[in-house]
Amino acid sequence: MSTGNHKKPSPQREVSRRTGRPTLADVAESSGVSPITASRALRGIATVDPHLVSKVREAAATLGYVVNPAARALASAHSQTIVALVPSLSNQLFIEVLEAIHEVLLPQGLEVLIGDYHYSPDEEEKLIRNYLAHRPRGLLLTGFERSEAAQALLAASRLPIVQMMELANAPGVFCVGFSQQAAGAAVARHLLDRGRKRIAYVAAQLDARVMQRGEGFRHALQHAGLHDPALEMMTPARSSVAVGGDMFSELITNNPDVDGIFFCNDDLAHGAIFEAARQGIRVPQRISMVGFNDLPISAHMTPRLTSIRTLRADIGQRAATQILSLIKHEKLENPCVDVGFELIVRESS
Amino acid sequence: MSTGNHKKPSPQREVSRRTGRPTLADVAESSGVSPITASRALRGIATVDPHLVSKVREAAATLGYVVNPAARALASAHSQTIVALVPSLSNQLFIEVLEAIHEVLLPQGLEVLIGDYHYSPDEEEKLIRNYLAHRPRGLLLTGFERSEAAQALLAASRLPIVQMMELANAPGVFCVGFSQQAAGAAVARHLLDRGRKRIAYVAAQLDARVMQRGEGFRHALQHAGLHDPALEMMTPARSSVAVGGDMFSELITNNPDVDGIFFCNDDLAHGAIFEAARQGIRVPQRISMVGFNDLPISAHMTPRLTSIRTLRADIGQRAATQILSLIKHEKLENPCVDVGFELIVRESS
DNA sequence: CCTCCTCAAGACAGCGCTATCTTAGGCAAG
DNA sequence: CTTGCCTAAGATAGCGCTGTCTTGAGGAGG
Repeated sequence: MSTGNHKKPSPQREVSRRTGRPTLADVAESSGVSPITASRALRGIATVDPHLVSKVREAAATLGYVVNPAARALASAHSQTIVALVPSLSNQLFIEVLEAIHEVLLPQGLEVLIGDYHYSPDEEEKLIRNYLAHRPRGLLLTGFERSEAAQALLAASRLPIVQMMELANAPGVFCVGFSQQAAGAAVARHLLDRGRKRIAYVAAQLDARVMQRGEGFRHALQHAGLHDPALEMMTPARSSVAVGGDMFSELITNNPDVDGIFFCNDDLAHGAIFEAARQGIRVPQRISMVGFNDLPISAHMTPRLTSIRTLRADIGQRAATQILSLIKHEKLENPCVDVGFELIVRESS
Repeated sequence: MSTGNHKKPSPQREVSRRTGRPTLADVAESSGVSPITASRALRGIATVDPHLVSKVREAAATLGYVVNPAARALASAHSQTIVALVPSLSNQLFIEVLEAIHEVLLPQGLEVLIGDYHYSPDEEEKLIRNYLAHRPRGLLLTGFERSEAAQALLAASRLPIVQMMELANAPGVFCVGFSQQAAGAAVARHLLDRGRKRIAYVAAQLDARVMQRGEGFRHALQHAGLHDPALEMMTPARSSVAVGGDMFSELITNNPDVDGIFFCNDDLAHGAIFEAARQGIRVPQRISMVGFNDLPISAHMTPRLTSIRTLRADIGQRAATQILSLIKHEKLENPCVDVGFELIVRESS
């Protein structure tokens, strides 16, 4: 029933024509103020009479008005979005980080754009390029390693960035994480404390953090004079329970005297524990095993797995809080938050 | 080196002023065509001279132009976004579905807005309300149950919707999944085939799908005259390995004669297997156990877990393909795709 | 009583695109 | 050679908001 609309808007608009959704103009009209005032009222800008604010809010609720994010982003030159990039969604670890991020940011009216770059710097760069077009308010990234082009894009964007999982103390860098080296070293000391002499490092999915763990572990063993490079087993293959079992078999076949193993993550350790049971190799009697991340299942298997508990939820929560502060141009008392880690000693060692 | 073209834009714009990013106008200028032609060229609209298209593409690449999604969405009244809602991100199951969805949609230039509603219909409704404001091209939802308000919002949006995980054959409904009832029944038949007589169903996180599985399972047992309601153990608690162990302990204490258990998912079964080992209860000799979903670890534990393999990647991939067809207004040969399931028999039964 | 100041509310313009209409050529038919 | 039709390219307008300037009313000060 629309008449030719031309210059003036249609005389009676129940609801805007293009999308069938109410617009700010509808809210303004039905609450008897101008659109700008309605906009300000809904955004909580202080200069609006509280009485008008409640009128506008009511009208919006009645109409079921929800701001059009595209229009808002276009007019204000930035969206209400935070980009969060992780190297993998298959790893429970990052899911927990993302959940914590959501918990902090969604109540603030921000949206989280999740990107999974499958451990590929090229994919990460592409995601950054595409997501920057959304004019996000800030980015939460995993680790510090990325392509030069990606770094250039990020620098040019001048957006707040918080990097997660690792630590660095360069000026102007914001991060939330823990020292992967220190965690690796803690595992080494634990195995040494247990009297182990032939201690191996088994790793897959060799990202920067896995390498850092190995580094800390190696240094601690070297310090004790018990480092044997032949006992470092690494594969770029994606980490999995199956790979853990296979790597364990190979290791123990070639080095029957191994009496302690640090797995770069729990998946591998799970596979090894299952395989050891199948081969009749007693854990921890013959071999102590330690995992990394302390996934939920680790506390329940037989033997229960010793692991480094990483505070994923903490990391997500604090990184999100940091980015919020940066958006509000608040001073951060600590640009680089160390959430630490915890060695959870269980039956497997 | 452009001169002021007519009203009064800045005399020389290297790059647009507001955001520091190149705009379509920049691309148009540097390739010597009008902005509309540039727009059409970049969108692959056929009416543009191929020669011009490549000129525009080159200019865009040189400038590092990426379309402003907000402006595009505002002008065209819809975004390049597909909303995907899942009840939980903590469950590996849904992660695999989402990854498959990404794999199909990202190459098409679509973005995926992920929402996790934590099994709460209220949260789901809120997500739908907020995400509809983005004017997505379509929605991928989990299951059929949702609040009336949510259903009304969806209906009013007139957007393509594909529902995942379950099946229904109502007209105008698009779905990709499998029969949860049939899967439950298959497990029951398997346990009956193994000669089990006292067969229990242990379930947590009682969503619609868990109940459907239980229903199929129960009917099959009733059919065999071996259904005992006392052997159904359900808790609304979130499913976990720990809960599985606890429920198993309680079940076996109260019903020492149980000789077969169907767990509504693998997590619970894992916990039960670990707990049984600890209690010296032999699986499958004394009790057969069957899980659901066939998570990766199930194939590796001791005993290896019999489970229903669900084709998560298939579901995601096909649901995404369906929504693509719907967007393009293509006829779907099959509005309701049954991807089936597979009983993987292993040591635990 | 008038001026100056403050501040809430509104007018105005424009963000960067695309839908739609219009125009300019090119070509076949008469 | 004209007419009409087609197609490719451009002109125009406007999506729904918000940044910024302007207005006007009320209060303080001389």
